Amino acid sequence: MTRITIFEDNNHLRNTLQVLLESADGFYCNGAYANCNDMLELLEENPCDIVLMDIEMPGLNGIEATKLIRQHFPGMHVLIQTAFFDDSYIFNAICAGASGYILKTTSPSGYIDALREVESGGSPMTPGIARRMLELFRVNLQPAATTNYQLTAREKEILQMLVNGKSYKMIAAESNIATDTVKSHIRNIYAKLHVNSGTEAVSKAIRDRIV
Amino acid sequence: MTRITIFEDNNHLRNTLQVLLESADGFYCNGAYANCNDMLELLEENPCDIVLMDIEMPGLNGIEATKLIRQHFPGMHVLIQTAFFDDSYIFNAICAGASGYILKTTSPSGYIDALREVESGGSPMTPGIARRMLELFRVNLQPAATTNYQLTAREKEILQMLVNGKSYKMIAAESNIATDTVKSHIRNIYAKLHVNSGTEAVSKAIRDRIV
DNA sequence: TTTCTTCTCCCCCGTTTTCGCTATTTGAAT
DNA sequence: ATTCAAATAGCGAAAACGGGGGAGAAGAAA
Repeated sequence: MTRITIFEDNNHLRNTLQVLLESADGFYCNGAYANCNDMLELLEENPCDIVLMDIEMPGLNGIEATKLIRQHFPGMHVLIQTAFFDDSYIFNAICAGASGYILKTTSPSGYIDALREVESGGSPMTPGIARRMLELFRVNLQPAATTNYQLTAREKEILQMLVNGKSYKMIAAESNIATDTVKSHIRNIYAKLHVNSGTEAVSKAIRDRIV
Repeated sequence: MTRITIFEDNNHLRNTLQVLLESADGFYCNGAYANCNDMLELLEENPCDIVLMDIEMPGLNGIEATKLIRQHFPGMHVLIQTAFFDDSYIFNAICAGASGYILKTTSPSGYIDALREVESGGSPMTPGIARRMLELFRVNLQPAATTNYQLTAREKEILQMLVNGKSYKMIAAESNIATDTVKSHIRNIYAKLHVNSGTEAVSKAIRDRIV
């Protein structure tokens, strides 16, 4: 039997889920709580295999709770369920160590399927969530390369030093050129990047992965 | 009717999929090819809504093909199907712009479900693949987050604006405070971040994901 | 009540940066 | 041989920034 513990503040949904689990083959609900206040103690005394976790809850939210669970019980899986479709939720839930992410609009049989998938080492995910995750993945990891600012090697060097927080003087010293030359280069860099301050240039350089 | 084009080098599977699509409500297979050699021309003459793409193929592989499709036909979706469970495949397929990723062990009805999900804007994914993707996400994106600079909410706001390239004056105007106040905040931010210039602060803020 | 933090604002002063414009040298390409 | 891009360097003025100090109001915490 796979032991499931529920954390969900909506009484009706929590009860529904509990009943659903009792009626499902191979699952057993060994706890259903409205908040995560004594979560670690509860799970310590009464461990489970999968935690079904809501995100929006009074007190400790589901994402922080997930982090704690993963820290204290590395073998325990957390299946996130939420009503909302929010990128920062998705992002943070993933980083917190969730094993799956489903919407509350999922059907009862969908819940059971999802739990079975988690049990067998998969990560069930509502396809709409999966789409958002793919986009997040692309946005955050893609080597960019689309934008080409035509910076020369020297300009990239100097931009790099600017990103590292060096002043004109320091750049000049390290590169063995006059500060006025650094000034010239930086002027050209700004023009190519279409910015007009060091902070903007640094921001763009990092975001567009020029450095 | 949703138009599907298949690229799959295994003759048996390709024919099976074609038959499956013909028998499914709402789908129509308008092409099934064993390789991607003349892919762009074929899709140009005979466009479709979703491409069902194998990864392992002689000649142009499915990932490179996906990139090309996304470049030339941005509205076209690509659903990847593969026999293998390889991290670099998953990673590259996502970056190439795939709209979903399923294993060939998927059942016929699973294929149809997946295509419907793609059509309605989701990204179907075999749960095992999703698990690998979550791990890739965590490994690649989770930076540290250990560092806590104890910035107040106001300070984070102002740091955010600094990162966006705003000058003291602009920040003051947008926040309805005096520029001297902005200066005070920034002074405090610099102290907490242990930096002493805007460029350094921006660099640190982005790298440590404060913003 | 007192203390502490946060947010707000002000002063002074020196440094740094940004933006004009100009100009020489060098090496590569035509 | 000429043209061109890139790197180098300079000057001057206006604007922005950084560091030092102090200080009041609001609100939370002790």
